[in-house]
Amino acid sequence: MSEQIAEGKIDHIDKKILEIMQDNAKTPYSQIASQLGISEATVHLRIRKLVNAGIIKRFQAVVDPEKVGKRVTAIIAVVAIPQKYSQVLKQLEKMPEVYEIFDVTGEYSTILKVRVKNKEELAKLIDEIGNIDGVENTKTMYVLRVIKEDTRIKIE
Amino acid sequence: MSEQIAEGKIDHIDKKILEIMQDNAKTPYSQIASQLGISEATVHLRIRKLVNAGIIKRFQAVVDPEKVGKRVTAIIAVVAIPQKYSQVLKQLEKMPEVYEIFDVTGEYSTILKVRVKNKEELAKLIDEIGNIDGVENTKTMYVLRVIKEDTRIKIE
DNA sequence: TGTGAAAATTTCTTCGC
DNA sequence: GCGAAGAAATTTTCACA
Repeated sequence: MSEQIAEGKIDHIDKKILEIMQDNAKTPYSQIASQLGISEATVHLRIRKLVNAGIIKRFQAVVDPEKVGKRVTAIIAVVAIPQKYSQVLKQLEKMPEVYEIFDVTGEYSTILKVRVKNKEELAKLIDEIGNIDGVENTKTMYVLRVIKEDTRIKIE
Repeated sequence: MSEQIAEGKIDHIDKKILEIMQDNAKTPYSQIASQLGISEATVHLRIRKLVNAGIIKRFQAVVDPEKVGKRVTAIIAVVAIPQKYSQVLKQLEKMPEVYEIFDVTGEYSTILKVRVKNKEELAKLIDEIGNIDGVENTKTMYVLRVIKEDTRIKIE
């Protein structure tokens, strides 16, 4: 049995591999190998380790939301009654329109990122969230323009 | 008539392929083919079309931010002076710690998602953003817990 | 436009260092 | 833990329905 990679125990080579694979997960191992001056087998081994260690969570085709009909994005700040907070989170988590849920400090309990087809669906969703038992109030920030949205983690 | 896929012109097969490839971009075409009752060549053709149409933006290894040392996430709401707003956006866009920038309606001009190593770096970043010429004030919501963070678009 | 099978590449495994 | 070379599998191409 080979050892798992401990927290933060990734070296310079691993970092380069992560950078390349975040940009294009279909980059041939041969290309990575020659670029980094190592063998293909090593590339394969390293990538397998990164996956096993959970550093690479999965390989994903990144889809353009607008091109598949999700034309509206919004950020919704939610205030919940503390006693019912965990129930509220469970309800929110189940909603397919809710893509991100963050428990935050400050005047709001939670910040959500939601995606829907159009304004009508957003209105419906805001209603739905407002009607969850335990939700005190919500504040919707409609996204007019996406200036930047990058899911690739910068590796230092 | 052979043509590119027009906006929203994707059929049931394409949708299934998108779902599968968002979950695991390394799924063998042979498996997709047998699952959908089509040939491998057709799977390949469809995927190429989806990429060419920009519906699939890229194939990406999804990295766990915490496992590579990005232990702190925060949502920052920014109010900017209207006259200097576009300059402010340009400055924000250049910052590597800033992963998402949304132009929004409401009392704030912009909502940011940022990722850094620790609280000290967050404090430094908030200072930096506050000092951008044109930024009136900022409000930071420190993320205590990530309840959900899914980048896979639901295909209806 | 979709198919089936061959051709070209890529990925994976084994073995020796 | 790494590299080289062969084995296995996948992706790509092509002629044809």
